[in-house]
Amino acid sequence: MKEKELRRSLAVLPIGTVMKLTNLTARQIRYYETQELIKPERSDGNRRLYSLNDVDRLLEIKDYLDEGLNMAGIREIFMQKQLDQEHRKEQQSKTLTDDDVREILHDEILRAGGLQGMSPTSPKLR
DNA sequence: CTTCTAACA
DNA sequence: TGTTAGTA
Repeated sequence: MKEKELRRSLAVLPIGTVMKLTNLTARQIRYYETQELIKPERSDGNRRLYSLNDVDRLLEIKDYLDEGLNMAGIREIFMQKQLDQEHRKEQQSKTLTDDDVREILHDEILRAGGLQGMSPTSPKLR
């Protein structure tokens, strides 16, 4: 699930391809960049290189524009989305995973069994 | 031929 | 946003 996100963020598409994929003009794509809505990679002789994520981002921008939002508004939405996912990752790092719970439960059972002696034929608890 | 920056009859 | 000029 990490390999896929890596490919998705690989910047390899020239602006011409992005134009066809998004139906946006080069002018618009470059303009949105000046508005901090996208940050294309730069390579070769200063040519812009976009990733599939950038394409999705541009598609979202087009939708928000249709909904009447301006560049600043869209930028705020992206920033908010960024904060949301950062918050989620932080929570996930502090939340007990299923494996953690299983391990804790296992230790508790060993302790109880150690005091009283468990039958070797007791059903496997994992 | 494609892309880039800058500028506007 | 479109378009065009002069480059790289």
